[in-house]
Amino acid sequence: MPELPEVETIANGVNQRLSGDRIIDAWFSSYPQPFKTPRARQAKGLSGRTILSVHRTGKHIVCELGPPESSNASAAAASLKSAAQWIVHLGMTGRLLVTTPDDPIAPHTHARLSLASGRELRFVDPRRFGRLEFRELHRTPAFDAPGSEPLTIAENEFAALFRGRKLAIKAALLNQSLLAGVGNIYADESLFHARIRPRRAAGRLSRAELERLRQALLRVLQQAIRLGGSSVSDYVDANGVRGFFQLEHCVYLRTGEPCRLCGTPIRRILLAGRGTHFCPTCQK
DNA sequence: CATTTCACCTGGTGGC
DNA sequence: TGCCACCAGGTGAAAT
Repeated sequence: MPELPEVETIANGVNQRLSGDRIIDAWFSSYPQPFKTPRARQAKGLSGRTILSVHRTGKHIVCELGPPESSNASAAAASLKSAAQWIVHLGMTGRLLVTTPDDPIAPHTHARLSLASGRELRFVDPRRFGRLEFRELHRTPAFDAPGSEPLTIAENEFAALFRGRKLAIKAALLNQSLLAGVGNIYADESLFHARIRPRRAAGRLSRAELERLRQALLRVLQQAIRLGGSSVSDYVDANGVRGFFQLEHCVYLRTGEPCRLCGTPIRRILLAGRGTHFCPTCQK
């Protein structure tokens, strides 16, 4: 489900609705997969903290949390307590939803945070590829995604990412330690708009092609954010609202359908283990 | 080190 | 209606 535009939409929605609210209690499912931090430590760490703000880094949602406020803590213990972060990665099918306590519990709900306002923040993830992590900032450094942000990267820095690399440009776009946040949809769509074939070796693209790609990626991501992301099957934001960028897709999941520019049927190949869609006429 | 492949999961779809 | 193969927004460990 979630690449940069979807994650940005969800993070913004949660930020607007939950900033200033306080976590009273946390419940986690018994499946171990989603928990990068053991769930007992996560539940204990989250309780009593105020949600200061929520933002996106790469494909991660980062909740900035204040120090815990508990009624029976001594002044000395409180002074040692520090700010913290709750980091949510949605994997393929993860959702973060703001609900009321009496909303029905969706199947595959793995986390429920009850809030001082009476609402709940829920994490739902059927395939369990998502990950939840808790960091106390006096013990662990603040979260930082390894790759560059595609929305702000400069021309020179972008070109340098791919220099000397033999792998396919599509595979390079998906590598999160190069660019953070690009996934299968926006890799295919940006390569189409840049008129570059996904199998081309990343290090063999000309300077002009790389700049076309950077600008295409930027425009595609910005427009997708404006439209609330792509809802391919069941993606919804924190308010349960679908995105509309799937209506703008030119190649992704359009195998056999005519290219919007030239009418040639869109082709699908397997690259880096992912379905890869392109126009054999428009992309060179 | 760079690159490729595969395992991790459930659910939806379409063919027979 | 059922069964089966295949496909799906991602990543990180293991193999090459």
